[in-house]
Amino acid sequence: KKFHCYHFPEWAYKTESSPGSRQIQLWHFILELLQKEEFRHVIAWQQGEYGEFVIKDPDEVARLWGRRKCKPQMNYDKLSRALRYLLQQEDPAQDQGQRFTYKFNFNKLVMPNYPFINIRPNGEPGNFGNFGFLSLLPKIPTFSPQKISI
DNA sequence: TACGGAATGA
DNA sequence: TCATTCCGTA
Repeated sequence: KKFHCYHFPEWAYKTESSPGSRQIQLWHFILELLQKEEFRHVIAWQQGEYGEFVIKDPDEVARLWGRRKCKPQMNYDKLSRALRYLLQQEDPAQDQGQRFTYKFNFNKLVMPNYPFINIRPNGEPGNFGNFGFLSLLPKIPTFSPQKISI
């Protein structure tokens, strides 16, 4: 059985603030999915709260994440553990919301990686409240799937 | 099923 | 550091 996954070159996600890992980071991957219409049935922004999104198809998100990281054994149990670490990291006191609903402050995540993007507080028109920064993020290159035996 | 500690990896 | 893996607990 072949496991199809994507391999990305190191430079694709090279950032200043992550000296150890040069791999794609989970928050970036989540953002990528959220930006694309085709994944609207898998993961989508929640109306209202800033930075809040729902995972509608946990298994599919895990599958896509595993494919991207070349981790055939990835599942939602492991993915959600990583998400919980992210939530703790930015707001330890955050209420665990509804099932499959997460709220990230993407400003805080984007800022250290892309300091050239001007950031203002939430709620003001024409700023991050509308996720205008998404168009400023580096475009993620696409590659042909790499076939890996398992 | 979801949470989170602990060990380990790259 | 940021996940990944495993697993005990509720």
